[in-house]
Amino acid sequence: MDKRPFYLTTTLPYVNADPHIGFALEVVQADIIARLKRLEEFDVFFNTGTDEHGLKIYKKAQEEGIDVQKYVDKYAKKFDNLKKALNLSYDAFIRTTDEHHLSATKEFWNRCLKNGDIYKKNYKVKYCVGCELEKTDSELVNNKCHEHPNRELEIIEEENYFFRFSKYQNALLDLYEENPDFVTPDFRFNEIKSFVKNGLMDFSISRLKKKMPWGAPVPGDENQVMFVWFDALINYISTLGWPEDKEKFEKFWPGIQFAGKDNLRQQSAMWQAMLLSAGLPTTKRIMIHGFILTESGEKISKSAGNTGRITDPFYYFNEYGTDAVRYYLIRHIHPFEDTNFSPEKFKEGYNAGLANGLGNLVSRVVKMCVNYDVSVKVDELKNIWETNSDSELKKYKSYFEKFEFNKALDLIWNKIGEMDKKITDTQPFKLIKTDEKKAKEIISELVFDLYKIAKLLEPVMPETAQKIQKIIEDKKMPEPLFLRKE
RNA sequence: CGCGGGGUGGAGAAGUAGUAUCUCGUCGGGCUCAUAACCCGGAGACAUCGGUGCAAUUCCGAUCCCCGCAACCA
Repeated sequence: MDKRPFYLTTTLPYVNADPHIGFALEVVQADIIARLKRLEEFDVFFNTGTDEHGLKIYKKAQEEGIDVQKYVDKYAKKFDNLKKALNLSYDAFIRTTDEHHLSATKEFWNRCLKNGDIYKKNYKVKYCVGCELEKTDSELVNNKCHEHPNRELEIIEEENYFFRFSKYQNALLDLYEENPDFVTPDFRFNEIKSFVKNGLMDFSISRLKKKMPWGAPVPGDENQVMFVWFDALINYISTLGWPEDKEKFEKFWPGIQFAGKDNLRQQSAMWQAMLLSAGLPTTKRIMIHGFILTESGEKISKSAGNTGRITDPFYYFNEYGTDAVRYYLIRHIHPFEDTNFSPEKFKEGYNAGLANGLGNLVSRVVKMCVNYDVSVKVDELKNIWETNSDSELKKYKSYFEKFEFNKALDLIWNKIGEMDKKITDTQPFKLIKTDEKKAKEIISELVFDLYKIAKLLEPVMPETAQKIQKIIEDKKMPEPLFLRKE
């Protein structure tokens, strides 16, 4: 029997800054689902990559005085480095500057055009002479540039292509109606529903090439390039070989998309309308995560000046290791809500859950097992992922289905707590002197449960899961898994 | 009256019309298999003010405060 296909993708981070912890959250969430589905014998395709077009990148490269292509190459590498640091299992790392992606955007554009959804219109740009920059309404204070409040804004008109978003209002509402799980969590789904209900405005999907050459070419118009939105969203299908590779595309699309709350509109409304326009199936499901904020609840951003080491996933990787970062992101960062974060909180969570919790439990159980030479029977657990009878596993998986990562891990950590308590209550280390048989029985049960924990942790902390299994199979006292940090 | 989300012990999360739960931290005790780890126990909370109810943290209203979004910030 052919394996059932399963496709999932993250958003593509924009390469105008180094990778930060917020994207690490998204990609780790997706990675855990990808690994889980592989264990469940799905044929998984997991996509991530980088978004490399647009004015910001163009300007940034100019500022640094380097060729734009070299600039994006450098950043793409930085993001791809997360693969090792976070032990990511993605199958594709797409870059929106890839040849194939560019040809896919062309086909996509043409389909929307054919369908009558792309038209030319005058676009009024508010331009601040002080900044020498175009300004959007949300950047303005009292209709003035906040950095140059004494200057009037100039209105510049240029001709751009627009996408007939407004046409898709009812189709989108129907889509939401027919797919009650379309967006997780519910409150985000409600947000987008009411946004669409309130009416949609067509949006601009191109820019004048002479002002901003760094974009995907618009087919049939030398003077325009695609606005980065339009081009970037198409990656979710171009990565599957669309439009040429029909077989692969039809096998995997539609899939599940992970995105941050700032992307709700783009992913669950704009992109869906684009797909409808191009005559393609809409996304299956969208998971919207919250933001990681600073300890005092501020947004992490360059302009706020609070990026740097504390938001750098590589810093935590170097200090604590891959699985510790995965653990913290998944257990202590809320899957849907914003969460305050700091290096101190990370350390606390690490010490409590990994050093004192899991790591210490492994040491105490294995020590008894080795010292008293207890026989180990764990064979029945080896194929646990292929069975469907284990109620604990079922519950665990059901949390992941709902993207409630934190609750899934709470389940495991409750089990760890119960095992610690069982050791204290039954005292096998004492019992061994008076009733060896009974003591060994208890220890054998503990080893069994520990091995089960290791199996359950496979999608979440793959390295640690393997290590624990090997320790038990080899019956050798290990080095501590997670040393306590002071 | 632009739309929406929310305020639960020091921190983070659950939850319900009827003893308010869990995790971390903290304090006291215990244990020694273990990474000063682990176990037990204590202290500590439902933003404010009204209303309905036998009973409100939960339902309703008002107030205060936080936070998103407000259209092309990728």
